[in-house]
Amino acid sequence: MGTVSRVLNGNTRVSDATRQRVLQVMEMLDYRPSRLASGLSRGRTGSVAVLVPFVTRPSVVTRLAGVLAVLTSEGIDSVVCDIETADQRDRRLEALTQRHSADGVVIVSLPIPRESVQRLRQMHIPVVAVDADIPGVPRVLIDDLAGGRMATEHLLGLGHTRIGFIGDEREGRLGFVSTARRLAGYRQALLAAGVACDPGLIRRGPHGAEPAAAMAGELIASPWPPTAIFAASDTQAMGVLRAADQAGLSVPHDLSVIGFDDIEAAEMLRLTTVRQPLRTSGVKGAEMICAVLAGHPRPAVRELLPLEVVPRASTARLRRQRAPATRPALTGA
Amino acid sequence: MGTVSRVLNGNTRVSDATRQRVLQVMEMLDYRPSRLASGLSRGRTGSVAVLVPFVTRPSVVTRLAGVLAVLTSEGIDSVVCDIETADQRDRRLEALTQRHSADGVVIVSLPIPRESVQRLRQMHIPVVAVDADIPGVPRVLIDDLAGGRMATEHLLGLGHTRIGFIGDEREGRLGFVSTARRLAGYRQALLAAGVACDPGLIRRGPHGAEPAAAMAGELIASPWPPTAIFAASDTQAMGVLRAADQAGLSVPHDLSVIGFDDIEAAEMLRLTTVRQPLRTSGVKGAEMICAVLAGHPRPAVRELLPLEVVPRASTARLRRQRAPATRPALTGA
DNA sequence: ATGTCCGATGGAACCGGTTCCACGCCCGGG
DNA sequence: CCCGGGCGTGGAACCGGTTCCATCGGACAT
Repeated sequence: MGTVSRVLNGNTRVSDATRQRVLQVMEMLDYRPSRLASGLSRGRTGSVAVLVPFVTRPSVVTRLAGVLAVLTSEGIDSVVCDIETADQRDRRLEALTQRHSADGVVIVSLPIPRESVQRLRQMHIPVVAVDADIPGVPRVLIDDLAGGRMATEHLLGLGHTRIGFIGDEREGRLGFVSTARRLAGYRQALLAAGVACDPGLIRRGPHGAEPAAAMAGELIASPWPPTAIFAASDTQAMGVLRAADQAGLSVPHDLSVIGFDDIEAAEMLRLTTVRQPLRTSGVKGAEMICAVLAGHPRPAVRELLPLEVVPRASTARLRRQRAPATRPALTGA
Repeated sequence: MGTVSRVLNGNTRVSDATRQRVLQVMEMLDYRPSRLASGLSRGRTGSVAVLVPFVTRPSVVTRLAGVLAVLTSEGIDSVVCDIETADQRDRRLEALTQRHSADGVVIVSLPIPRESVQRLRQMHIPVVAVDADIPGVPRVLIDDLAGGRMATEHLLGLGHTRIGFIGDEREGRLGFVSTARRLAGYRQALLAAGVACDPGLIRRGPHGAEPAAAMAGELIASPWPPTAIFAASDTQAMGVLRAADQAGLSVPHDLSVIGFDDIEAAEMLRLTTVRQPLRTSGVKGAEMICAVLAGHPRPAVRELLPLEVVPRASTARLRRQRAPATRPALTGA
């Protein structure tokens, strides 16, 4: 009945006596309203879908935590979808076009086909993106290009010129582009410093510490190895640290390593890194979707979050410049 | 209309011609069924709530990933709730008693008050637990006591007798008990080996690598320091490694360290640890809830997952046994 | 040829709130 | 004293599928 509904929702237009009576009866019957019924008549589900790739990655889960915190505090259910393949992604996006699937969608670190965005827009399902540059969608991200530059400039500033780069492979299954942009920043910085860019110092492969360690091992073992390595993520930087250790190189004495993201483990490992506000990105994204759901028809803003080099113990000034020739000699011994 | 519903759901009792016609019309109208309406009349939401504490912890998120994978493949939405305080937990559990909130609940690594379980049972909402020993609830967990013993025995087997213990504080905000049980296992193993248990070697504090590092630093700096440390989680073991490094101790030469869980980073750090099947635990929990939802009224099984010591490079045989007296002498020098 | 049975189909009640609308009551102004 | 207005309340339509039930038609057996 109408009055009960009024009691349940706002306190609009109900006499205090009636309210008390209704509440008392609800208490007696141990009555609990049905979210489905409420949602159906109201046309909203009270939930938001959160699409994240590889949920176990520290950077992703930190963003996710930020999203969850905000949505929870707003009383919105978070339907988390872990995406590991393009197929899964498309299937999930398709499912979201079903009516009353979710009131909104938060996309985290995931490139989305343009037509999928169109579909969602047609269904009037608001979308925001975190760490994904999706045109026409409110989004919060970082300037990967600048980040790549900053990391490289940090190493250049320490006197390094043979700087290796380790990042994700060009064609990840999901088409991430941040590695490419950080690499571009790396190239820009080298160019600006007048340092030649040796393609042999660039390695790209599957994400993860293990593959990164393998690639770093190759660089280290090469005839003219780098004195510093820029890893496109902290996870990969961890692999580089491991490779250095295994090769008997001391960090930062023999090799400087800089990562990207500033995940929790970075601090523990004393890893110099380019910090990006991971949790904040999730918080902002969630706040955006909440704003849209609350009826503020926000324009498709594109907010850039600040980056910052956090110097720790994994980078140091290049030791006494040696002639490149000495190194092969040592290796040959 | 009835026929449309039949086409949407099972292929029961619809002539092929009609089905085609219906499908064609649906196509034309770009019709998408409403999950809410379907759910309402059917009495199910098609979603399961997943309660996880501190979602950013590697062990937790790995379990969560297992849960998500199964639920997704079953076409069930996962409503993830990050729980950080007892208050949040209770609020969330209360919300779940609302009708049509979720078809089931998966509790991960979270102790739950008995009465909350009762409430959910009353509402006929099935519950399963992962890494939480909740009486009367189907659950999958490990034998923390045995795990503590195994870790300690590994160190004892390497000749260590002064073995430190570092774990979570007694009264975490959420009342975890695994540290206590692992500590009990540690004591059992020492007792069985006839090694005296020095309370001064036991430190408990807030979870996290940082506090663990601080505690380990204390142990290391003590007059009669341990030669090995058992950390109740890999995260804490990372802190121990850091403390050792900072104290100039080489692992495992000067100090052996064993962790617990075998999170991803453990392998990279070459950390010896007690492996528990994290992802599998999530998978099993999700499978359990699916079985119950599918109508198999499972008894409250209590499945124990296997544990295994994974020897890596952070533990080694105790160096030449020195008389305990020598150490204070050295320190005094 | 006719009765019977089964499978396909349309209709209607129902899931459980929300919201609009109309009605009745009370109060104040004319 | 009567009338208008506004607030509080009950009623009913509605959100959009699901499911049960009755009906209808065709095939098969007698």
